[in-house]
Amino acid sequence: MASLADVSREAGVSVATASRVLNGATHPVSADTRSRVLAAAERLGYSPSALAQALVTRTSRLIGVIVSDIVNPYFSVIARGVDDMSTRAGYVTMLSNADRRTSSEITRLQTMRDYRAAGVIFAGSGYVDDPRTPELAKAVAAARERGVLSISLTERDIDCPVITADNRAAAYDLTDHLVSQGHRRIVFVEGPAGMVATEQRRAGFLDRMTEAGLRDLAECVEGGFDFEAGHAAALRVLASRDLPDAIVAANDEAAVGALNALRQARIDVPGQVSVAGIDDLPVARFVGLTTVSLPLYELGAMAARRVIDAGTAGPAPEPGPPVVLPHRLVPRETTARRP
Amino acid sequence: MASLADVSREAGVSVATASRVLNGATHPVSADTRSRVLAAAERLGYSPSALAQALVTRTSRLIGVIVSDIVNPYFSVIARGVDDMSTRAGYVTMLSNADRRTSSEITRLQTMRDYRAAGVIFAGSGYVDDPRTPELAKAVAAARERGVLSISLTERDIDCPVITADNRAAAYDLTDHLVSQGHRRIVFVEGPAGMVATEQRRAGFLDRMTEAGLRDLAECVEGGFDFEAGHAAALRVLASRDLPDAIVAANDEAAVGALNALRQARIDVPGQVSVAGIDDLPVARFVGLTTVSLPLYELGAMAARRVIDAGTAGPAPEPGPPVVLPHRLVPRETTARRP
DNA sequence: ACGTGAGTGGAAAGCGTTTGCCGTTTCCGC
DNA sequence: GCGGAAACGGCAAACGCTTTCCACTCACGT
Repeated sequence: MASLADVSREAGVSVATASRVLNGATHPVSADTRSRVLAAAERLGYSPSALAQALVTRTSRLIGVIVSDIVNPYFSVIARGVDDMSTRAGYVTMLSNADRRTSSEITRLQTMRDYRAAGVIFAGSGYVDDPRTPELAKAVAAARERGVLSISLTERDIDCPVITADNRAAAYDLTDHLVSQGHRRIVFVEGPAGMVATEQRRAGFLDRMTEAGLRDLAECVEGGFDFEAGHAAALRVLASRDLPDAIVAANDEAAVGALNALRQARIDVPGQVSVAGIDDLPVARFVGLTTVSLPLYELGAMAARRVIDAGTAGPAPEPGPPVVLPHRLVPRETTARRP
Repeated sequence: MASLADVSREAGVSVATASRVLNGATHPVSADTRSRVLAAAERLGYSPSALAQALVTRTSRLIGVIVSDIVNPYFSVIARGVDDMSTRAGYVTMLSNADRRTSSEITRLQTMRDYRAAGVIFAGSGYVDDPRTPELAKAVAAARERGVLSISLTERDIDCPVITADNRAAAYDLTDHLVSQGHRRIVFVEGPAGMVATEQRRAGFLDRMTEAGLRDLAECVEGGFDFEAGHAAALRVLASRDLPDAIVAANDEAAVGALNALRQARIDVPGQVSVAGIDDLPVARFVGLTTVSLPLYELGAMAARRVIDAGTAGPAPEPGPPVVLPHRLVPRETTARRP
């Protein structure tokens, strides 16, 4: 557990000098001294205390990411993006699950702030008219004062950079695909009530349907972002009337749930009904689900990159318009041209 | 960004006193002083620098978890267990992906050690005869010297507490289920070559088959832990000879892959062939896969708990035998009695 | 000879805590 | 009333680093 003092003693120099050679300061150091210090550090197996460094420099190489639930692949892909970028730059990732509770997001942010994280990335979508958002916004501002840069991966009423995907456009493009395949009666399985992402995706669906003059044939049913919700929604669709041409779920997991319900009911997909989702999670590939690929990994990576850059390049021009990363339609086997 | 000094000034006491009231030290403080400090802290919105605290106490409230890939549900469930427990105790989780590279595990451990993490949890299984394991062991020892407690979730040649599940028994029990359903010709789709978990699961399978006098009908085929591997393996099984009674995959993901291949080939599961996996990941429930539920969440939670307890209860009796958490057979719809 | 300045190295001031060690009081028991 | 122990509060020393400021040594030009 050699400290810098140990190294400097071993090398016969002051801690100042040791520090300078060990972290490439601008201050000149003779080649001889330098190598003596390096040798001493090597001999002692020295590695600096990140804590002490962080304390004195008032910023750490810690990057926090606050997700709703890391078990949800949507978030784990984002987290992976963050971690890959962090690791590459010598940072380490702090992870926290907030279970979609804004209050938890606040607490976690504060904890990370107390560790002087260089940045905190908010991966979860917020709620529409969430009464707690102002509180979060205040916490974000307070954190910024301590030097932690917050970044949101969805648009929220927080004053911080946004790096995001276009949910509305994703749903729009997906719907467009279905429409262009000749489908007319399409039901949309909504996401969890009140979430911003839910609204956006629904809007994209409705917009395209309206443009296609199919507004009357468009139907939105209650759903959720999980398997069960999609399953239940499909069951309800099955029970209520004759089959629609297609079912668009608010995300892949719900789509897979719907798919299962349909297949259990011996409905041929895509023969009788087409099914599609949004996100392009790993599971979508497994089941051949048509979906829209969202740049989840890239979102995480880019957010981390931004935090890192802000650290090295000084307090950058913070605000700036939201960065929107491109999505991409991925047609697979659960959709087909309408007979 | 009020510091303790600010609080003490505001309250008209020394930082020592302020510190004492703010962290319930044993040192007595008058009620009056106490409330003055508390009020000052409140007024200033004080919150301690976790860094400074960690620096002086030589231990942080940071718990690291090193996984192979957080996108893999096996690991994200473990991470979730860790984080839930950590959060509850006021700790924060550091996450790192090592992609099964022992060298990465070493680097990540060192980084976490430099932050004086209270503990680091190794979630990934090691390789048989991995030449780098001794290096890892050394790093673990070095970390322990700095006060960081390592815990492994699989048996490895590292000197640290082990909290694990019994892979061999899990495979054994699963095979037993199949055997008791009358299946005789069973093929086992192995995990990635060289991994300890792979060996253990294969052994469990083989043990039960041997006991049942079915050793000759048992067949192990190359596979992997992912969808594609299971898919490919099933294809090979399909091509080579007449159908086996059942296919046991080394894990759920591979099982789902196999399942897909079978269904695409119009093989009825479980009518003609039974299929089962190990892990009980969320996806298993989706597809109704018979599997063995491993206490992944609990493993993570218990490991975190142990780290936390070690912190409060002093350097506990480290060694102790491996703790083995129970698994549970979960029969679902992909297995059935042999016709 | 003598200022000048680049090249080098060190002393020391923090960063924000915790805590051991000491003074004061204050309070009891006798 | 007196001795001694609590009770209470402060000083200051760490913890391990970064960085400012200063001092010194040489070449160098004049």
